[in-house]
Amino acid sequence: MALDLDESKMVSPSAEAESTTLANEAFERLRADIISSRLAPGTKLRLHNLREAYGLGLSPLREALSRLSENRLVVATGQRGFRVREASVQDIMDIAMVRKEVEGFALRLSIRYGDDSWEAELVAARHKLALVERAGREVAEDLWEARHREFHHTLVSACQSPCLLHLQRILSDQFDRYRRLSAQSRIPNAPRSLIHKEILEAALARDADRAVTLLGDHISEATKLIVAGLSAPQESRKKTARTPKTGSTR
Amino acid sequence: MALDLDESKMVSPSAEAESTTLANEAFERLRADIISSRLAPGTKLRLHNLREAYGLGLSPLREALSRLSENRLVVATGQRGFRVREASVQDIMDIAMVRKEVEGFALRLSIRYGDDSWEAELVAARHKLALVERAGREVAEDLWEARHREFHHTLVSACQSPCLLHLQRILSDQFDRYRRLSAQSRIPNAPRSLIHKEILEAALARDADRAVTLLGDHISEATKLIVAGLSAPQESRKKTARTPKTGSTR
DNA sequence: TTCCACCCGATTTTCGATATTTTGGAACCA
DNA sequence: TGGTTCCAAAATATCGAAAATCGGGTGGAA
Repeated sequence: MALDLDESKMVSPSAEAESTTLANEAFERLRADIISSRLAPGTKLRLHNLREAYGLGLSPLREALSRLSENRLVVATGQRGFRVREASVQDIMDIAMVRKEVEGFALRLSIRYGDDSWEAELVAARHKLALVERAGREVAEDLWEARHREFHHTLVSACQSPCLLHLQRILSDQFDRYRRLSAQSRIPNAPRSLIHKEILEAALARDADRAVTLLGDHISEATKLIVAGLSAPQESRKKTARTPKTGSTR
Repeated sequence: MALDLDESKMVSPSAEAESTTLANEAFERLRADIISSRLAPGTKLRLHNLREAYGLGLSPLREALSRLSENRLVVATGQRGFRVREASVQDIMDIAMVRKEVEGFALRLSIRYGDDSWEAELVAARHKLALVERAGREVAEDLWEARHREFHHTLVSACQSPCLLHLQRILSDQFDRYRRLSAQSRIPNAPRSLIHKEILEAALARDADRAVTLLGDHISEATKLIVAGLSAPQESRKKTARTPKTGSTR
């Protein structure tokens, strides 16, 4: 489960050699499984099942779920446990609007403060993204997601604001979940790379207004596709973890 | 401990009758104690001490601390436990900048979408704030904080964006902690209410540009005071929970 | 029939006991 | 003296059992 892409170091703020804990592992795996829709929206997250599935004790799992609920990927209800946050058109449109604002602001700052190595990282990230887009299609959906995320993260990474980066991560996580979700019933990608190239060029030219506008368009465009995919009949490609346990009556 | 103001229903999104858990209680109490600086920045949060102080088991406490760490009030380090997030001038300036942007955006939306009862709530919130400002001074610092927070929350509450409200809460929490922190070594408040009245009036007049500008000024002004208070020699008013160890000393 | 109180199995939540890791300092070399 | 290594004390992280709680179904009364 939770296939661990090499590149999915994901957006971990300041990477120090920090001995990890099981709770952290649980957090990362659950997060990945929810974002990738391996755990479908609305799925009841029974502790007992998770214990079996991930081979972890209850405490680390509860800790992880608590953290995820603060990130709006999981909903925790009083004495009724946890479930994967429900998906809705209204919700994704809300998220998109906020992301546009926050990521736009961060991009503006990044363009103001970014130095040479930021530019270099940006070029590199966009190149890796282009490579995976030119090559395989669906084969590498996970890889595409990872590189796409990395590109967007690099875009804002020079904004000099840990706080903003934190918010951006929360928003990306939610947005990416919807993308993956709607991708299940959608033809692959349009010529996406084009817009990324344009954003890159605007950023390198330090044209903040243009870059932010392009980024906004990009997000709006993606949101439109996502909404379309959500409304479309869900091609169920898998029985995603609908409390598989069995045995008893009913 | 953790004096529970009547008004501190705080910003709880959709208030439903939901049976609470000990973990939730721990979260609220720790959050309140950190924001109010009863737990000073940098304080090591030893689980055994907390267990004693709050009379709770380890699991609820760990859960609460995990959640708080996602809210940037607590820092969790690998196998080295938790501590209250350190305070710094750089950090508060970062927070203030982001809050200005996010809350400004939310206010703009609120002004667009707010209806009659929003206006009414706004007037009411500002009135309660004015009352507490006119009356006692330091006596009611907690009360002032609660009503101030409520006023700001009401300002943005009509923005129709749960996502934005979530971010606003995270930012307010952090900002408020700094205010309380620096208030320890600062003369009380300037004529703050004036600016609130101006914001209120701009909002009622549906003058979004003016309201957002005023709000921005308000935040900048507050930040200036906070930074001044932070740099000033800390009048230590209490040995704030430096791993007290021995029996109950008040 | 409809409503309501009660009960049972399933699930969540909490607790205290272990296992694991870090920390601080004493002993030990160059 | 300065710098390692190693050990014991202390703290964290994890586990599984016990307690609390929920949801649904049953049966009795109006």
